[in-house]
Amino acid sequence: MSVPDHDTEKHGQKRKREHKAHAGENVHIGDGRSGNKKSSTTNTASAETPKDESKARTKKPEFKNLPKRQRSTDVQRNNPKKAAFLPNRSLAGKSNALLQVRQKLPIWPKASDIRNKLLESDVLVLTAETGSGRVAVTQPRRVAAISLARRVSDEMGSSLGKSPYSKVGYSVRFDDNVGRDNKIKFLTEGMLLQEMLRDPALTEYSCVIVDEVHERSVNVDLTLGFLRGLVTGTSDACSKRKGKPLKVVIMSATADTESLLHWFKQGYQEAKSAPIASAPDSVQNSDKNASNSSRDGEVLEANDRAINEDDEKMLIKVKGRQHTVQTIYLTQPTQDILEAALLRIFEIHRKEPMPGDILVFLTGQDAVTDLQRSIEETIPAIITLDSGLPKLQVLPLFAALPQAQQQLIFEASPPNTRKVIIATNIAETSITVPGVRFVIDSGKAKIKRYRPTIGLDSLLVKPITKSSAEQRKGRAGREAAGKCWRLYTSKDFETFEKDTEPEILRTDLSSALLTMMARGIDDVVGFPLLAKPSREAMGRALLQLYKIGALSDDGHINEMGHKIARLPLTPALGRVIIAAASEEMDCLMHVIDIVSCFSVENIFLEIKDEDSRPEVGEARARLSRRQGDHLTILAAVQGYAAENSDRKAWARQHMISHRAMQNVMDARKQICAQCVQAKLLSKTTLAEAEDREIVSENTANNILKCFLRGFSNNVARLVPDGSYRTIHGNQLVAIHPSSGLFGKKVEAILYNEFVFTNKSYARGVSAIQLNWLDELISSEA
DNA sequence: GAGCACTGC
Repeated sequence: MSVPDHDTEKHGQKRKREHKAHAGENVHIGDGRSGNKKSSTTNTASAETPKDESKARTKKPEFKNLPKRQRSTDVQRNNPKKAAFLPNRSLAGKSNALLQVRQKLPIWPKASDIRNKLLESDVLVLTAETGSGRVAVTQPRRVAAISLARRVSDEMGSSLGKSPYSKVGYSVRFDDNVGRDNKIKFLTEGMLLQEMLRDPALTEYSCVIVDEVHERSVNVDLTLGFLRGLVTGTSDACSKRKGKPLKVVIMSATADTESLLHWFKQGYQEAKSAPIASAPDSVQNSDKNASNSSRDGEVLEANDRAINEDDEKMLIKVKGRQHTVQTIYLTQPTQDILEAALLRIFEIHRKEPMPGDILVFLTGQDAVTDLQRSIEETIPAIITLDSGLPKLQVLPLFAALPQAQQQLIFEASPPNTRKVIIATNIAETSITVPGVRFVIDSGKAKIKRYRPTIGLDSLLVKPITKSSAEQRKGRAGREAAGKCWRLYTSKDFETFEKDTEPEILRTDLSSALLTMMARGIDDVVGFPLLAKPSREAMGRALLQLYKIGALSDDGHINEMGHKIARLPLTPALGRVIIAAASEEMDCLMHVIDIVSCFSVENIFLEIKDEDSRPEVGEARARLSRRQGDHLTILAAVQGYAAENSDRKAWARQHMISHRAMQNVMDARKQICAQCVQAKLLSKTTLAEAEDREIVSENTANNILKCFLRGFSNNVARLVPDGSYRTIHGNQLVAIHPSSGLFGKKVEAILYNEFVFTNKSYARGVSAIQLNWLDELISSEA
């Protein structure tokens, strides 16, 4: 769910870089928007940075002396005289203006209902259709957490973040803007899970609101599992809350509310049969049991109440505020989606009124560019037939599209022009395209699925789900009534699955299992999950964790596992970091550079034939390393980091994504900081690391040997017919054409990913020596 | 000869 209209423009990755700018802007929101900082004595309290705090307070003793509750904007609304010397008149005005908007939201009449139900029950499932506004705490994406925090902060007449008296803050990766006085903290699910490492009982919170549950990311499923344990009293961590109750609100656009409730009730039922959480093998046993038994009666009573509670008392439904969208199906199925889309686009263009842009959902980048070409080729013929038609502007939209081109969809089109946006799934959740009244839905999307038996991801075109189809259709009704053409029959629609399969059922579980174990879950198989992965997938992940040394022989997490879990990386990449920090390998700074790249999007931009300048080819060639992609990436990061005058120009010159590189730099800084904290890296090494020497042959080998530690499954050897086959499983793999080793024959390869698209590809590939594998085995023995 | 979309103190 999201806040209405203008604030819901989740611009996706393009806004990543703006976080800091926005955070800064919001610290100064009071004076920035009113434009009268000097003349006003009333707006400084929240406008000052923390170092000016004392100054701000001495200026306004009358404010400081007010009872804290009266500093709220309610006072400003109810008592204009007092409001005169309260901070941020502009914020109050903004809050008042927003209040009128809020009162029109579909959720507004339900406010007291929500409060009452929360008094009666500790669990509340709230379902609301997209378009009804509400407050949330956890969000699946960073941009959403930040923009919602800003919006709610405005509604409350507060400033945002760290400044004194701010009621709202947010915490996302690379950007922590949480103040001591914050009453509401917006954060990503990943961040909440990360907080649970040091505070598994979430003692900081009395209420956790989980938004966008219908998206069913791995992180949301894990979050719900931990919350169920805390709220029913089955979690070992419960005693740490010292009887402080926890309220949980679950918000979802489409999730199956009955099964959500049933799952929570099942937790209460289990808690009833085993009220005291299983004793951990720690020294805190006695202390824990004491505080637990003191709560037994209370917990049991609450659990009984929850089990017997009428479902209706734990559930609220809010009607949406979408405009109506008419659905039009094909009467006959089509074999050629692109042809069908092309016909529909021109039909809409001829028959439907202006304004009204068209949004087309296709499967991938190829299909998007193909359709774009077809439209542009067809335009001249259409204009010859009807010269009076408005113009058509075709805009592609997919994640890998450069920043500036993605931005075009937000710009006003020239007069008398209709936009046609041809998009992948990015427009379904991540980016809201404005101005759309007509949607064309291919009914297909690419879905990534992990195959545990062969340790391979596949990325294949599949029919979408009913909820996905509804989401796509809804994109036509955000601003006015619209129409949605589905390029499939209504009979086809009925064959679609209801909801998209939860990510946890189609992903490598090693990261999720390590997340559980590091937060005190001994029995990962018994951990409450809304969807249970197969035993095979669990087994494969446990074996994988054992192979990298994160588990001891008895299957419990060991010290290495705890170290790996603290790093914001996959377990495999975390293991590589640990290996690189060893005295023997001694290449941590280099490895951090490479790992940082693997943890963000592709840094290399595609060099297109038509615009390729010879100097770009040469610049790229200078970065290229014969050992393969790992060392080439290292050369790119080092080259970028060493550029002190104009990194953007350097990136352009090498056809490397400046935005991706900024993310790499952020990740690198974060990983370095964590390595210092984990004592894997000394501060002096970190400080000296800026003068990077040329990577010697020996260091290069050590770097690859470190990667072998985390990726020993991802090795293939050259076989006599010239192809590569994996060491484990003898699977055929081809080197991906994006790799520097594409077309080369070496003894053996080590790769970062193994993905099946139209065949099995290894991506992020380097050459290794087979005898390194023997070294690896003997050093482990 | 090729890249659905997210995310992490």
